[in-house]
Amino acid sequence: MAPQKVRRAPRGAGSRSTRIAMEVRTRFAPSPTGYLHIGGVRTALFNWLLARRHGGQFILRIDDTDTARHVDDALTKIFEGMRWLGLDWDEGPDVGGAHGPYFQSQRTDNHVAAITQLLESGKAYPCETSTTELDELREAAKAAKRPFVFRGPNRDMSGSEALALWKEKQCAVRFKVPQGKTTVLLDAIRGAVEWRTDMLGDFTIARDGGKPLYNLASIVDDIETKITHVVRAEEHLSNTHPQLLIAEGLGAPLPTFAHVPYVAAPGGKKKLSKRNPPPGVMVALEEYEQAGYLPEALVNALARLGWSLDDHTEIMSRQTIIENFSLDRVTSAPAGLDPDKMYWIQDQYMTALPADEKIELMMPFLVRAGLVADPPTPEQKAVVAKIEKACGDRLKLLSDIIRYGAMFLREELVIDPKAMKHLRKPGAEEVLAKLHATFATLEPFDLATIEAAVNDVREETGVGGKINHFLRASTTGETVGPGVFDCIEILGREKVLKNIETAREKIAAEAG
RNA sequence: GCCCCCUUCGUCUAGUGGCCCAGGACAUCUGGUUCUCAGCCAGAAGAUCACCGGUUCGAAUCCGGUAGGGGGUACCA
Repeated sequence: MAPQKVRRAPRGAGSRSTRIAMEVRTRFAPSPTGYLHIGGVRTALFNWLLARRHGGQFILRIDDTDTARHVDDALTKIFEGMRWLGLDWDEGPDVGGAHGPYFQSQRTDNHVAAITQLLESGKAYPCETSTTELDELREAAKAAKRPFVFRGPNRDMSGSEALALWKEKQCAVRFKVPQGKTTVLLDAIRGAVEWRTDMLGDFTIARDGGKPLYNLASIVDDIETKITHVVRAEEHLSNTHPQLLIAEGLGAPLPTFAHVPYVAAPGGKKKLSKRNPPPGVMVALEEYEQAGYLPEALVNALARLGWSLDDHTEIMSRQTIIENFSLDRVTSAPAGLDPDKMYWIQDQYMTALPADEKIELMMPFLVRAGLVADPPTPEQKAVVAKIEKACGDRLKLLSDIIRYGAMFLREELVIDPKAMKHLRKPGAEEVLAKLHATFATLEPFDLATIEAAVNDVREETGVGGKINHFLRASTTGETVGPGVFDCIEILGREKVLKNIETAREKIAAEAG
């Protein structure tokens, strides 16, 4: 009789409301590599959302077992990135908690205790087979086109013998994989996944010298920190088989597992990597911050990458996402990062952001660009407020304030080559002279009066609509920007007159 | 090689046997608004649901196989 294939529960079949009744504890366990990968951040977000959805705890653990160098700096990156995105953790290296320590490297005693328990109960055995011998066996199996399934010679040792031998030799330890059995994982995203234990060799859980290996450490930590839902990247799916066997060997209750697909590079199915990202694609979280993305926008965008609320909702507040998040609506196929859509989502959030908050967030970008003082003077603040208002929807990223603000904030006029092209057109010089004369005495120097005055000059000179181009190019040095009359008003009479003069000199210099 | 996972418009997705000759969004294209840009409004185009076979009155949805992509096969994490 063929085993009934277990299907995923229908979407939304309960977990959205009451399926998970017990306490939920999730974790994010990054390695301190020096940056937060955007795909890893999404995994962190899903864990965080699940915990918040069910009023549970989100734990930050640092999987630092093989990185001794520069951990401090990498740690700072992790903390700062998570905090910036608003993914707060209830237990972790810096805040502590009842199940610490939260550095994997500091849990070695727990791992060794688990190894000892497995040895003692006859679930594992010390193995002295050398790596060179193993390599030969592997090669031989490959040559014979047989799968390589290794079982060590000490496999049938008694628990006490095994323990004694290991204490004496501190050699590698292998898990004694039971034979003829099938392991079934009920993955919250993928449904039932089965493995036959006969396909799995006796994997090592400690290397020669006694150092615990990842598969052992990972599941032991999850068990001991009382993690209820292990939500992690799909590359760990294969690791789950040995981890399940270890948990079973330890007699420990199992967490629920959910394997989320990897994040692919835009337009493809290739995994997004930091090593060779496609041009213009940002992989590290900090790049998004530096580019001027809003944390709320990024949360929304990342949530939509592999998860959906329904068949039409794209823009959702953090609260809405929390209230509706469930693993059964996470896709099982990899999702390519879509920079265009992220940008669009960012646009939606920027548009909705109140002006004063936007200004507050944009100011540091101007400070870093050297366009305002640190701290900005009251005058500069006032100008920036005017710029923001005039720019309106044109500000998509916080950093856009640099692009649009420079023409108002810098002292000297800088004329873009495209703007210069306008100024070289016949009649420009003459019109500018007229405008200069008009502006010099214009009272009051405000939007309505400026506009009316420019209209008069246009009719007087008969240049038509081109006058706006001349005006924009000569006063801002740009061809794009906010409405030209807004620009004039923001610049103020003094600067407008000065800039027009500068522009005329340039024109004359080129002509002469 | 062997094991496991994945496969719906260019992209993110909806879809769990009839409501789907497949819906939404981004991107694209066209028209309108406009001093530029960005917007905004209106519209268009875009998917033989990877492929082949089966079950069924009926399949994107269930079953089998094939192909392609990904992960694992470490005394890495």
